[in-house]
Amino acid sequence: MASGDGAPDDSGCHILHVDMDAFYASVELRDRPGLKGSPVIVGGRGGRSVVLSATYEARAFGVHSAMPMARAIRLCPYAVVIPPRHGQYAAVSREVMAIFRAITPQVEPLALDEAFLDVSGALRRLARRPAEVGQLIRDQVSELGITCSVGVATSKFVAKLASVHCKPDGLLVIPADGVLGFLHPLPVSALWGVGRQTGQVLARLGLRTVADIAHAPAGSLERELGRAAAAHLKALAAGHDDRAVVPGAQEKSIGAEETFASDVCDPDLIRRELLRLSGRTARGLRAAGCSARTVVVKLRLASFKTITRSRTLAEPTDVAQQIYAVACALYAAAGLDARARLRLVGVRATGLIPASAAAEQLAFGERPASWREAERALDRIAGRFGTDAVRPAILVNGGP
DNA sequence: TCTGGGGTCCTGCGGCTG
DNA sequence: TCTGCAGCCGCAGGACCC
Repeated sequence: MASGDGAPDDSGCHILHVDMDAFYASVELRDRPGLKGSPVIVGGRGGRSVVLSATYEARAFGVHSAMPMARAIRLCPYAVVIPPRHGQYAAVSREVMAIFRAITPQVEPLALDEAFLDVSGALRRLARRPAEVGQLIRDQVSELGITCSVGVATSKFVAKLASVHCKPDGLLVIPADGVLGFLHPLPVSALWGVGRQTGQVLARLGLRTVADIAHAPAGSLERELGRAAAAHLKALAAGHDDRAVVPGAQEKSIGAEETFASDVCDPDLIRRELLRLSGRTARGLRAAGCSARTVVVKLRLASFKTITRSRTLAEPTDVAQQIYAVACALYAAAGLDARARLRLVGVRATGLIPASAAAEQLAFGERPASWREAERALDRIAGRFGTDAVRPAILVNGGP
């Protein structure tokens, strides 16, 4: 392995993982240069909000993303807290993705701030080596006023670990013959699919490093983790990952959820929230050109116990009124105690099919054309005047 | 320590069907 | 007609990722 400064053997390393450094915070700093060098945290200020992103100055105090904001402020009381501007991050993300796509069409975005690139075609066209393409991307991204880290390897999994390893503002090539040397000393938590729970199981088995997993008997892993997870970890620990970069992968579900500022037990309030979330979900479906066959309602109790209930429809839909009706039925069927306090409700649509295919299916049945046309008209108004410009009457006088 | 919001994937169970 | 079985699908829950 080698840094971009040397001359690493990057032959065959056609996969790049590009990851923006502290993306949301970097965008904020770019737009407010006076804050450069200060600890900055992006996130809500509400009692239940969490850290979305933090500058490296804030991270030095132990702050990290997904940490409860109250705790982050205790750790770093002088941090500047900035409420998130998701629209701005999405706009910068589009610029970044455009840079990637100008290099290669083989771009698989993972989130707003990271993507896999397969540059095998671009190497021939640009007559450059993989590490040089990685550096070219870093140079072009830096012109947007933010930095990124690039991992260069023969597989997605190793490229991603490499980009994490060289953060911030770095480039790391893992040559084909250096994969095991790079992977094996890493802790098991570096592997995809190893979180807190799996990490505890592995620790119980005495497995702490990737090398331990590579040498562990498959049988004991299978007994503890199940066949699929065991095979997955064994393959990764051996450096095997043959997944291709898939541009424009279709999403499998679309949904919305909301945590209440304080726990709620009033069923009317919960149904109002279900209506709002059904509307957001249906708008998401229409924006993606999809209809959904299954509606899932998620209810999280004050105790943090989470209940989900789902129902598959006779015909796919992208209509909020239909989703809302099912969501209410599922909420009622969950049979919660009248005193049960909820901290979160969510609505999700799965079993997605293209809206055009759904329209063909609906042609044989009764078509809820009036609601669909009405909601499409609302989409057009929202597109011009914002999503708050028009909403159901029940939601007009203050929400839950 | 007191846990957001958007997702994906896997497992286990039960019902249905051939 | 009944039984056993396999395969599929729907459903619920959990773990994980960014």
